[in-house]
Amino acid sequence: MKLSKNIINCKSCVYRNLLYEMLSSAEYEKVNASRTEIIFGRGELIINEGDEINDFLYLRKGLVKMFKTNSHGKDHILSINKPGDFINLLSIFSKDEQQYSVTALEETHVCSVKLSTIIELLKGNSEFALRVMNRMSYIADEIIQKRFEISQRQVKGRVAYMLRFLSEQIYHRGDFRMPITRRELGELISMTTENTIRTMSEFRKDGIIDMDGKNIQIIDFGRLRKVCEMG
Amino acid sequence: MKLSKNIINCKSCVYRNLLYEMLSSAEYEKVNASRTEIIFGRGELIINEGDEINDFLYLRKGLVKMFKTNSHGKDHILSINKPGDFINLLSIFSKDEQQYSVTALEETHVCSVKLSTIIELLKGNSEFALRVMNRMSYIADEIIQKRFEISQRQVKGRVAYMLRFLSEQIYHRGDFRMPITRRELGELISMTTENTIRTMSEFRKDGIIDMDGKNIQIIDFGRLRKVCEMG
DNA sequence: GAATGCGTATGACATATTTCATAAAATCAA
DNA sequence: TTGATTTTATGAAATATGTCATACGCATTC
Repeated sequence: MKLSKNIINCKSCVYRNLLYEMLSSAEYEKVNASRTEIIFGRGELIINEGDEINDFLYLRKGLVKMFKTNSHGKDHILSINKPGDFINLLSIFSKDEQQYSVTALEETHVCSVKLSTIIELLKGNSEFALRVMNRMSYIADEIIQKRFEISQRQVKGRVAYMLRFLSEQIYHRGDFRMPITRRELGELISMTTENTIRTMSEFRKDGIIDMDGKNIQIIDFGRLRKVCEMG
Repeated sequence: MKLSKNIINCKSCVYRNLLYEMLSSAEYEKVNASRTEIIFGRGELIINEGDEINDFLYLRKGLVKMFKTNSHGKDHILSINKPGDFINLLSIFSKDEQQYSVTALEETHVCSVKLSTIIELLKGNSEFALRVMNRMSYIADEIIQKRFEISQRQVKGRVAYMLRFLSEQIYHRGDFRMPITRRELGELISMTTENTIRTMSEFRKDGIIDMDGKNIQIIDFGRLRKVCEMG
């Protein structure tokens, strides 16, 4: 973890329109002044469940997993997050402590703005407040919707669903490098590592995907979709 | 469904502190003027997924289930909600249509305030906006946390978890009348009706609970807790 | 280079869960 | 009240999933 040497001004940030587009120049300056950009290497812990919440965080670059560790020490991944996502927005306004842990899956740049600054802006700019609510609403819906989709499928459908998610929503292409291990994939869709591996092998034998380690290529989109829909 | 004949003023509502405590008298009046209280009988649909969102809704009395119907026509219950809960707060600020359906499990009183009134107040009162964010954050966390707890357990643990939830968080007592059928309980914890029934029969045989139809009495809290914790 | 740990892989077996069949009890509508 | 429908109930068989054992390749460390 280190501070970025190449800090971009929020005004020129591609994610500006997600949140900050309705701020005045003076307000922008407040955000910028209170902001740091931090770089995390692959595997580094960005947020630890239970940490005090002092900052508002969002992803500028990279990929992370958001997870919780249960009382038996087993991790469960709630979601994979990509640039533009706000990685602690859901907890910020009702909890003092982080409710989920977050780890970088690849080199990840996180923008951090003091929570007190954000709250000050919220109080003074209702358009900004409405935008923050919009993002909260959107994020909550996304997570709940995904858990809903996962919970009604069985293993093959779950693996197919996640492969489609990675291909269609993260990488926007049919071939990609898996950002997580098979174990983590299992933690994401609530199944064992062995079954996750087995199911992927089966997809390969059936000609639905091709694999070489972490490199995945989806060959038969139609059948992948069918397996995904059939549960 | 009918309008309440006995409308209470928000100022005297027991749930006032959840949301409205920081409104001025003039603002209160706006809420009151834009508000209707609607009574739904057991089984009546309060919100249908896909409906246009025009109102901000919350439960004053009763019990509801929030659910989604999947592409195969099977319902999945996301949560059981009780008085004081805001039953569409999560979707309100990012979607035009309801994302979930809601049905009354018993006679239920719903307060409905025009969304335009709420937004108007949000724009003029930042303390109110922060409180709404607080509630959104809290609701999202609750749902996600519960799905997390369910997903890491197997059938016995899931049933035990829900019995504890009903006993400890809804009825605050060891004996209660189940507000949902066994099929609905299954829809809530992602398992079949038969297994739900079987598991409850097993709990009875083991002396953990006693049952007579929908009447449930938890006899051995210690063992229920143990089953709940062991997955 | 050997030893270690981790991720991927696969088979065999044990267990969990669903499915299908059937039936009694409870609920609801006419 | 009757008759129809839903809910609760249980068993047996089929299927899905988890567990345990083992192996191999690869990177890291000593």
